[in-house]
Amino acid sequence: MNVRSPRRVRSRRGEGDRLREEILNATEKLLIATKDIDAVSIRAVAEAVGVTPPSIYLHFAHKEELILEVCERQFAAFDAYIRGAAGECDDAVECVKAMGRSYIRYGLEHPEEYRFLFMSVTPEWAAVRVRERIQGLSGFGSLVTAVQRCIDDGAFASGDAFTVACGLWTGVHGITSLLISKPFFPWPEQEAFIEGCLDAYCRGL
Amino acid sequence: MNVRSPRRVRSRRGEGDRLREEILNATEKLLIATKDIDAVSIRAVAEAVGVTPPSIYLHFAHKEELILEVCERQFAAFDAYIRGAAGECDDAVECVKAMGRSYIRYGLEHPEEYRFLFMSVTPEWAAVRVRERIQGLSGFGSLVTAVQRCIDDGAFASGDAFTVACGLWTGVHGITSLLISKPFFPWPEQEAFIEGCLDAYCRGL
DNA sequence: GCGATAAGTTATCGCGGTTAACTTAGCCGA
DNA sequence: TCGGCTAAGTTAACCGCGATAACTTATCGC
Repeated sequence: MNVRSPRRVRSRRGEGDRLREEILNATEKLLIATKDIDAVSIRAVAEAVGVTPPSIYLHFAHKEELILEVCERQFAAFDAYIRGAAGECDDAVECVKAMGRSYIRYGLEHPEEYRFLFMSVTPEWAAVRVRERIQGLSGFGSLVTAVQRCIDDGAFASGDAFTVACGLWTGVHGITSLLISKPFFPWPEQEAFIEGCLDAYCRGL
Repeated sequence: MNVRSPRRVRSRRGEGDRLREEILNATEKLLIATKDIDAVSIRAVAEAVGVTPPSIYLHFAHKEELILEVCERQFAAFDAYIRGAAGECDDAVECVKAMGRSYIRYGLEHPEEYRFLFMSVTPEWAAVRVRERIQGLSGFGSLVTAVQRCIDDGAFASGDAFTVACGLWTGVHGITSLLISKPFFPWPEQEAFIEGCLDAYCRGL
């Protein structure tokens, strides 16, 4: 019957960017709802917005650009989450551990988003933007600061705070990503395992 | 002109499995040659073997099954690589570090394969097979053994060797996978960074 | 009211995985 | 030796995907 899906009203002149926003929102919603990046097709997004597929290309060069932009929004959400957890501690080492804990928790609670942000290989053309996003994360900055405090307090051996922060990042990323990608592995009891790893990492530094 | 690609000779009766082997070999070759999992399409594999696409489905239920089987071969190669490095050390802690080092090196030298083995979310239907593969890795067994030796020697605090091994695994995986997925990040100088992380991990245990 | 142009749509391409239905070669028993 | 069963493929096609070229339509400024 070719029942036209309820077309949305066309934007006024000069308000073309409204569609852009709607596309981004719809894509984000779809990603979260389906929990499956493969379900997020240009056609599905267009359908959700109430527009035809080619219209997407008026606002995004290609699919990956659209996804990347959604991804950048997720970075912000992620960052806010981490920062929230990091604020409530006075001991520097505790602060580092708290950030690690919340990093892992975020990943486990938002596996699809985490997968997208940190587990997929970033294409060449997006490298600069993604690097800037990661470096711009106030969470990462806070981590470096917290590590520096640990070093100053003598809790960590002296060394470069940035390097140490990178090591901690890879550490929590390893836990998060393997728990996401291989959930069926006979992991030790999760909470204790995570605490044990965080303790060991911090003790060794 | 529809020049028939040089068709391979049809297998004799009862020798149907020869095609299966040829498909697996071609897929593996393609994966290694193109270094791009997306380039490995059913059609490309069929072309490489000299057969039509539907023939693939005589031997594999779907594409992922084919890929999984190639993946299982890669597990064996990976395992051999790790074991090779682990054999040549007497000190238990050095042995653990050596395994970590070679784990990371393998990943960095075979990023596409590593991505496939450890960075992609294993689908439900493959979970059992993949879990068995990982647990069956003699490399993992060797790691647990080495960790146990460290504990017995008093180099590591007492604890469950399997749990500790899991922690070490997530640690080296974190380094490997982030270096692969975010190569543009301003990482510290690689070799020193890796050594530093390995040292810290072992010191903390 | 009229033309320029922003904001879309229609129609179509080529590629991917996958399936149903057909063909062909070789072995086995009468 | 000949007929048929069946293993080992092929042909033709479907559907969904990302993407593009060419067309339409509504709105704004003059």
